[in-house]
Amino acid sequence: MKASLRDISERTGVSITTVSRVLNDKGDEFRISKETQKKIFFTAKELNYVPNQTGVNLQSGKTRTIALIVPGLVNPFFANVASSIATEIQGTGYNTLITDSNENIEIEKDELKQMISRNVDGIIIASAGHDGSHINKIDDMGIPIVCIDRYFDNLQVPFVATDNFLGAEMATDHLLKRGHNHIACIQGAMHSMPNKIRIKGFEHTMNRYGIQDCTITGSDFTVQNGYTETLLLLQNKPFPTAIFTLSNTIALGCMKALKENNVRVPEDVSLITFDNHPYLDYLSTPLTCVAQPFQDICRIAIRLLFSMIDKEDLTTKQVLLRPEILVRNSVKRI
Amino acid sequence: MKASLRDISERTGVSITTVSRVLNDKGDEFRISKETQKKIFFTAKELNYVPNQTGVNLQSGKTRTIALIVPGLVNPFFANVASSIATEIQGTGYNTLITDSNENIEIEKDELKQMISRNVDGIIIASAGHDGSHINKIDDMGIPIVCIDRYFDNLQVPFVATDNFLGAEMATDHLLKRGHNHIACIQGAMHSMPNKIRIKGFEHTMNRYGIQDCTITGSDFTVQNGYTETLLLLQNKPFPTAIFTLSNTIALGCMKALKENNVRVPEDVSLITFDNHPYLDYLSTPLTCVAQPFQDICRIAIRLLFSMIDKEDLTTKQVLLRPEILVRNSVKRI
DNA sequence: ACTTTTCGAACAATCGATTGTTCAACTTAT
DNA sequence: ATAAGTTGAACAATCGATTGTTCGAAAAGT
Repeated sequence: MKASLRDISERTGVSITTVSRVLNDKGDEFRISKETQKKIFFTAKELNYVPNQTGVNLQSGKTRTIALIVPGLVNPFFANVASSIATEIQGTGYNTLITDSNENIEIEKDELKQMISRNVDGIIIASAGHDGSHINKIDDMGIPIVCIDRYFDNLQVPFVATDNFLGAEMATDHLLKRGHNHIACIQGAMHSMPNKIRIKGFEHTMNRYGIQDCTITGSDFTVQNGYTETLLLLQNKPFPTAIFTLSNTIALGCMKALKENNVRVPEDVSLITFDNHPYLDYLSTPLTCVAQPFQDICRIAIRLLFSMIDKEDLTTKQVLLRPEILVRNSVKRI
Repeated sequence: MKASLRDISERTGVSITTVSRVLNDKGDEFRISKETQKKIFFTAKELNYVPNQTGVNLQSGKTRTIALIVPGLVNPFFANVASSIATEIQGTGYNTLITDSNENIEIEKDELKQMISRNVDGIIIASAGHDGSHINKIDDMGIPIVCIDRYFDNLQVPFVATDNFLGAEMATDHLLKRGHNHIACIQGAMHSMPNKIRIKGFEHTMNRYGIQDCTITGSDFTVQNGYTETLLLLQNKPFPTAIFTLSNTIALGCMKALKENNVRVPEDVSLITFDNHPYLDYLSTPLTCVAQPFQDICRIAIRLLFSMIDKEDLTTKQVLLRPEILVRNSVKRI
C-alpha cells in the first residue's frame, strides 16, 4: 500500500541509498546524475511516496514530537492551553501529542511512560501529582520536560506558571478595598501548587487587613465542587458578603447554586474568580476575574523546551507570569 | 540514557532474543530458565527499561496511535470533541495525536501527510476542505479514516455528524412558532457541509411557513464574523425580530455587537444558536440553543474507526445524530 | 600506453525490537 | 555405548531510512 524507498529502488533499478539521497536533496552532493534524479523523483511521486517516520526515528533517535499532558481538557483553561500549544508548535516542524490524565496520577505516570516509549523529543506537563519526583526522574533520563501551571517544591525541571500569589492578592485586595471582610474562598485541589499559593496569597492579604480567620472550603477544580460548597456556604449564618472561587469551573458551579437559591450577584453576594473566559462578559452579572496569561505561559514553556532540546543552557528556569484583573460587575462596594 | 534490549543483554550476558522473549512474557513458552528470567526482569527494572516503540512500530507496522485533526481548538465545540476523543481513546491502549488545521486546507493536507508518515493506525478528521478527494486518497492507501462534523458529497469514507437539517429545522420552527417571521441567519463557512445543510434546513422551514426570502449573511465560524454581521444587520430597517446563529462562536460575536448597541435579548431581538455551552445558562439572557451530541459523535466515530482498524465490515457508514433543542429565555413570543 | 582523477552509484552497518530457525549440551532411552 | 529427546538459548533476517566507505568505469593527465 504505502511505498517505501525499496519500492522506488526496485522500480528505478537504482539502490536504496541513491534513492534516499536524491529524495533528501543530496543528489548533487553525491553526484547522482540529473537523469537518475529525475527518474527517482518521478517514481516517488507516482507511487505517492511518503517517508516512514518510524524508520527515520529509529535512525535519528528523534521523533519531532512534543507531548502535552494536561489534567483535564474539559477545563476550559487547559483546553485553551492545549489549543495554544498545538497552534504554537505548528509550523516548527514538530507535532503535538496531547493526552489527558483526568487528574489521576496513575494515568499520568502511565502516559509519561508511553511518551518515553514513543521517544518524544520533549514533554510539557501540567501534572496532577502531589510531588515532582516522577518528573525529576524523566529529567534524569535526559528527556527535556517542562512543567506548566502545576509545579512542586524541589522540582529540578523548569516551570512556567501564573504568579498565583499575586493573582490571589489582587483578587482579595479588590474585595477588601470594596468593603468586604467576610469572604469565603472556594478552593480546588488542595495539594496542587497553584491552589496552595493562591490560598497563601488570600490569607496573607486578609491578614494584612487585620482579618485572621478566613473561610476556606472546597477540594477540587470541578463544577460539582463549586456547586456543593456554595450550597453548604448558603447554610451559614451570616452568609459571606463575597466569594472568591479559585477556578472558572468552581465559579460555574457556584453560580449554579446561587441561581437556584435566588441569591443575586452582586446585590446579595459579590463574586470574583480565577480564570477568564469569553462568556464572562455576557453573564447576567459580568464576572470580575483574575485572568491567567495562558498564551504567554505556553509560548514561554515551548521556548524553554526547545532550548532544552537544543541543549542550550537555561538562564531562567522558573518563570512566574503576572496575571491581570479584569474588573466587571460582580463585586459590589459595601 | 535510555536502556535498550541490548543493554540488558550485555548486563545479563544473554542474547537480545532471550531478553525480548522474557520481557514479553514468553519466557516459559521458549523454555527460558526461571533463573535467567529473574535476572532479566531484575536488570530491566534496574536500568529503568522502557521498550522503544519506534523499534516495535517498525517491526509491527503499528503505532497504536489515533490522529485527530480539527479545524480549530479555539472553538469550544472542537475543544469538546478533542477532549471527548482523547478521553474515550484513553485506556484502549492507543494514544491520541491531536492537531489543529486552523481552517486551512493546506495545513490540513500537510498534517494528513505527517500522520501517514507517522504510521498512525487511524485518523479522525473534521476537515476544513471544500471536498473530500484528499480524504478518499487516504482511504485508497488503506489507512482507516473517518470524518466527523464536516463531510462531503462523494465521500467514500464513513462519517458521523449531527443531523444539521433537523437541527436547523428545530431552531427555525421554534422561532416561527413564536411569531417570528423576519429572521436573520448568520452562517459560518459557506462551503462546509454542516453550514450548507443548516441553511437548507433553515430555508426549507421558512418556505414551509410561506416565507420565501430569507436573510442569510456571514462567512465563517468566528466570533469576529458574528460581530461584524450583527453590526451590519443593525443598520437594516426593519431590523429582524430574531437572529439564528449557526455556531457558538458566531453567537458570542453577535451578543457582543448587540450589547454594545444596547439591543436587548429577547426584548428587542430574539436569539437562538447552534451549539450548547455550560455558560449559556448564566448569560444575562440564558440562550436557547440547538445542542449537538458531540459525545455520541466521538464515541461512534471511534467505534467505526476501530472497526476499520480491525478490518471488520461496516454495515452503516453514514451516521447522522439527532440534536436537541435546549429552550432557555432568549426567544420572545410575539 | 599507463596512471591518476572524477563520476556515478552500490555495499554494508546501524538504530531497537521481533521471530522463525538452528544449535550446542545435557538427559534419557535402547 | 550410542542414538534419540529435551533444555536453554543463540543466530540471523526483517522492518525503513541514513550514512561512511568502497568500488568499478570513464575521463583526464603524463
